[in-house]
Amino acid sequence: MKIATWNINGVKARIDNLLTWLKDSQPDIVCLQEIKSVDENFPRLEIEALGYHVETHGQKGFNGVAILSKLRFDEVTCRLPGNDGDDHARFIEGVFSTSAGVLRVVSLYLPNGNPVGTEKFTYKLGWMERLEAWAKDRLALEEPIVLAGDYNVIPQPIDAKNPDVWVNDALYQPESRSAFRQLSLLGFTDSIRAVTDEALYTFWDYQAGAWQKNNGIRIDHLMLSPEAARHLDAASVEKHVRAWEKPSDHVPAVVELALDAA
DNA sequence: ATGGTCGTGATACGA
Repeated sequence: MKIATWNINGVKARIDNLLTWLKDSQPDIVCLQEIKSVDENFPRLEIEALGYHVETHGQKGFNGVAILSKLRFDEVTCRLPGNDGDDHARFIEGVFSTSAGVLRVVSLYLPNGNPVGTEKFTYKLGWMERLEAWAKDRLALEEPIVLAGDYNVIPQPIDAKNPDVWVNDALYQPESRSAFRQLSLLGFTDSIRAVTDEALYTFWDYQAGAWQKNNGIRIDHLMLSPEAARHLDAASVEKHVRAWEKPSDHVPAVVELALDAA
């Protein structure tokens, strides 16, 4: 089963790219972030025509997450618990049935957190604390879980072409990286790092020729619970998508799990 | 060192 995460930076601007990529890559489950659309305007018909079920958690203008799945959704839950005042659309969880039992897949869009030293950074760290609490809770179920999305965290120096320029950025603060590391300490596996030590990026800024210089960062991650990691066959980044016409600034990251639909 | 680019939706704002 192929599961992907992709920050598409506006679903309406990216619908042609998205449909092309779905046909090319044939993922079974896709986690999208930054759909920048309300649920009513999400282009679900074209996606459903390719055989996907569609669940969205959008809002006007910015943020917004979605899950597309060839498997039927058994359950859908929106919003990360722990702060009822948080009205950002950044979290959606789908539950599916596989030959090996339940599979949980989350599409998350973690706050950017810039600039450091403002309430935006505090919000990011608070969100990460809530995510850790959620992860602890779900791990107790001992189920395959794929925690996928735009984490807005550069885990290690190797995950940036020029780590030095990120030292004052929220994506590379010790607090951000430490909070990300907590997921690993809980038992989640960074799928890319389970298969390779090479420098790989998932985001290249639109500005200053970042793509042409391969000045990228790896901030989109698929974190696997132990029960998912034991089924991991492959993990990769679909870098070629960044060279398409009218690209998102992020590309899809993908895992292949040895699980079949029920 | 500075300014550089996008998407949304109609204007600044977020990234």
